[in-house]
Amino acid sequence: MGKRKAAVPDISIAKCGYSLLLEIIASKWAVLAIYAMEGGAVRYGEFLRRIEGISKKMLTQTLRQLERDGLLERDVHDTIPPGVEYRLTPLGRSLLIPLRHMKSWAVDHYPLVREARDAYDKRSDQDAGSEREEQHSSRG
Amino acid sequence: MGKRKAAVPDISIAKCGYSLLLEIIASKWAVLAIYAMEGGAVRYGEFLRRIEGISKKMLTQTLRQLERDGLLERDVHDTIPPGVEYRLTPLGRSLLIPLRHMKSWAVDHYPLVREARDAYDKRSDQDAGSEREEQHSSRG
DNA sequence: CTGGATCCCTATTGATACTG
DNA sequence: CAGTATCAATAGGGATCCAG
Repeated sequence: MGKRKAAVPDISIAKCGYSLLLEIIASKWAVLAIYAMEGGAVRYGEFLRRIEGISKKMLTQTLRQLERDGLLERDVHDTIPPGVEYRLTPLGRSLLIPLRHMKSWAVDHYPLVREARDAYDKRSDQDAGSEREEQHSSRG
Repeated sequence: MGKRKAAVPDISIAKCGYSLLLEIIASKWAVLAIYAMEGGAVRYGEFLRRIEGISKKMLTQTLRQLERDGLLERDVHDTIPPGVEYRLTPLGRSLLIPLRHMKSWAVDHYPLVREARDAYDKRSDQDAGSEREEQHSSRG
């Protein structure tokens, strides 16, 4: 086993587990769509109403991708008017578990992130302003 | 508390924990950059070499955002040539934990996803081909 | 009601060149 | 080596119309 360059374990992280992950839930819509199905089957129009800001195009595209990846299944009811239900497959459900950890992290640490942002922005403000003046921002 | 429509717990999932999360690690580069720093401090050029496909522009932008969110800190060494090291803050490190769960999920389930994709694509192939012929694909 | 197809615009991103 | 500025290409995403 050639072990000459032991300093850097991986010279390229393009093919790591995270890349696989990102290949699956690349878009934010995918995550939100999965979240929408957490409680059970969801209909097309329901997605549209619950996921604020999503367009039909993006919704269809997202659902198709998730279906292709085996994360959800489509139930088509041949009624009039037609009804289509989307539900998570066992594979899709299994993704919910790590996803919930991420969500918990976000909820728990978001205040810290906001603080950091605030501090960073204030600092940048000072840096920019220090060139011509000292400070004049009174908005806390 | 108006509890008239109890059927749908949340009519809009645009402001949920996942949205907060996506606000922080929206881009795939952010995840890969964090991963790159898992083992310790990383220098600018090192990111460029290890994260295949990233451009200087995207790298800078990503690092800036992560710094702003308090996930990493910049160490500037005033030497010649200048050296800048990036390392995860405790906050950034705390994100590694749920992130590893996601990575594990991806690694564990990727084969299933590939199977699903394969099956889906084959199915689509048949659907498209069945219009003019039955089947002629001998490539397994 | 579901969702495919089209047009179109804007934001994201990559390549290059330049500075400290 | 680290980072910025500019420009051009691309595709992500929205609005609309149409069909099953």
